[in-house]
Amino acid sequence: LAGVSIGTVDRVIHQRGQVSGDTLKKVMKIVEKVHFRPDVLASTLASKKKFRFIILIPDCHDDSSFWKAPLTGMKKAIAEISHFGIETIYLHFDQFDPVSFQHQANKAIRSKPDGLLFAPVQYLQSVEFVKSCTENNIPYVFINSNIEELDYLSYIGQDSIQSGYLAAKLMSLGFVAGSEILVVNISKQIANHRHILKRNKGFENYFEDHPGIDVNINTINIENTNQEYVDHSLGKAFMKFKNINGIFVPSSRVFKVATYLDKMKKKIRLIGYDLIEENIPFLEDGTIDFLISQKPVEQGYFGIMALLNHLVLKKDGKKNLYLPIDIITKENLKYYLEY
Amino acid sequence: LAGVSIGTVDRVIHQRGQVSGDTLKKVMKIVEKVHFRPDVLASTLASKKKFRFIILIPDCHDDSSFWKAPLTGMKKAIAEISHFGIETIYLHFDQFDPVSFQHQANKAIRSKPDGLLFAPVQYLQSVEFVKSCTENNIPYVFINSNIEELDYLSYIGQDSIQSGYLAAKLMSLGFVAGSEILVVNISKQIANHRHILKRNKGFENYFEDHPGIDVNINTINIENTNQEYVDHSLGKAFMKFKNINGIFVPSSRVFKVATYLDKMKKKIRLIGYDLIEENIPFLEDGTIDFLISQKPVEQGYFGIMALLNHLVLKKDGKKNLYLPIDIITKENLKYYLEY
DNA sequence: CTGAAAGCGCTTACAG
DNA sequence: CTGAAAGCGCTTACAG
Repeated sequence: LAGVSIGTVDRVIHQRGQVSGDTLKKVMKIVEKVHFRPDVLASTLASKKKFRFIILIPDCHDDSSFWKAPLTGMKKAIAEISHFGIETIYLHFDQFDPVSFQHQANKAIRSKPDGLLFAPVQYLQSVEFVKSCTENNIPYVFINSNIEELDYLSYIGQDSIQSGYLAAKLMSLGFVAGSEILVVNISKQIANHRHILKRNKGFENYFEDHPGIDVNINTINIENTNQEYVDHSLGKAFMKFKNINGIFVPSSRVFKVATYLDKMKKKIRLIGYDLIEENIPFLEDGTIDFLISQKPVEQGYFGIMALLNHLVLKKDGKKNLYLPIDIITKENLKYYLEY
Repeated sequence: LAGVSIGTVDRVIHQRGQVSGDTLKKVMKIVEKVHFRPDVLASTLASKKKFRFIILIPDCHDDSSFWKAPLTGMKKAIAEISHFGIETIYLHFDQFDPVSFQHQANKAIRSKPDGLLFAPVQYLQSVEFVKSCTENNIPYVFINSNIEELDYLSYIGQDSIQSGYLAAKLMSLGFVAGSEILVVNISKQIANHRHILKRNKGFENYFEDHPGIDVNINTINIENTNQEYVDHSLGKAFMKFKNINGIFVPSSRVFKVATYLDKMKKKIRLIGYDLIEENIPFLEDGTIDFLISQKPVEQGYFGIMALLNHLVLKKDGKKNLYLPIDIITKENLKYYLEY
């Protein structure tokens, strides 16, 4: 249409330069007019370019199996897009160990990936790492946790504050006046785990917004995650607060509290996070009443897709993808597991 | 590797015949050995074949806007796979009118589609229609409702019985003894809408399984969906049952009951189905406590993908895809809307 | 700055 | 029954 060769059209489409101003304008005009979009199939077939994605997330075998799920979602996505010729490298780190993180982060940079999928769970270390990504021109997608002030390509995860707010609503359903609630933070690094703090905040906000609900909230921090220590700490709390009608655990480690309650034969409303395998039996037997789910599989899936869209298909989606906050009970558990 | 031409390899890969037994075996052996899988990209690029999908679902502008959502999901899927050269034709029918359905169903057959995405909401008519699909060799995917005994390619939707069961659990949270519950079926064709009956069943099952909960369930059927008639019927019910503490509406028409309750300034626990626009303001203002969602967008999305996988990519997924039963409240509404 | 040519991994007539 | 050739819509050197 423009009276130029297909090679020239290719140069303007991909802004590879070496085109005279006149030709450039002429071609661009026609591209606009006929809404020309290059065929992705033909393009990736002809292009010899291979992409390398690096996935930098916590270990799947620490004291909670949470990180298995995002991995499942990533593998699903990678299988679907296998024909685009993408190489993926997984790098896992200990989420409580900055040294382990830095080691893997350096590896990531050295492999010169085209894109990075990254869970920035350690705040300070993540900020530092991301600097060298920017220096090396490596675009990165955040999943699970967000650091708003950085220049990430996309964030995929939950609104943590709102999830705590929801938990409070579920906690308060049919509650009797004068009830006491125990909030149990179980984490080695509570100050560094910002999303846990946000969940606490949301939980408290709810009761501030609903002063009519007559409850008393007591919070304890358990900084050692092993079961004996948790049992001991809970025992002390029950001595101190006599009238506990509900427990909120703002992390996937709710199964540790469930283990204690089961042992003590206490039936108290219990709400926690995440459909990890350790929590399932307690949801089934009624020890845990509600689990709030972060859609971890989708986090992984859409994380990979965000990289694909940016690097391969050249079309970006939403910058922040807030996933729905799923409520899981004994009664709807089954189909969340199968899906 | 087999010492034959690429044309011959193509013949055995796609079982197009015209290959001698010896060559066939030789090639198949090597295909196995090297795990040869034809490149989908190159394949669809070279193939001039275009696919035609027909989408046969109810109108989006009847007395509930439910069917907009699956349409959204379908369009999302179609946009993603646009490079595969697929033509889509939408045929809508009035879900309460068998004649309208048959008219569109005939059109569907006449357009000789390669695949059909279909919501079999009218039981008898659907069974009849599907027969001619089979005669014409048209594979079909069910969404939203299932007819188990037919030979569908895939079903994508919810376990209706279990969703009613879950609704009952939510209804009973913190309920006082001696409560009365009203179940309100609003449908012109309750007997033909099997999934509504299944939801009723599940709801009742829960209380049978939990005899400790002291409630009384009363069911009314409202066969005319206009608001005045609904108001009138509810008025009568409230005269008859004095102690109603909860209302369950096993369909998206829960907003009609909410409208009545608002008008009468009654605050009663209200549970219904589907995040349709008519229900949203009532969830926000607290008139509706819980909505059970069927993931309608996903129904449409995965419906299209099931056809793509079967016809284009030649790899089938699960036959029955039961979607999770989402619980939606005022507090987690926002991110279900955005997602 | 521009065009012609080869090639990506397939499919599809066509000739024998 | 089998192979050679053209072509799908691009990208990528290469020559000028």
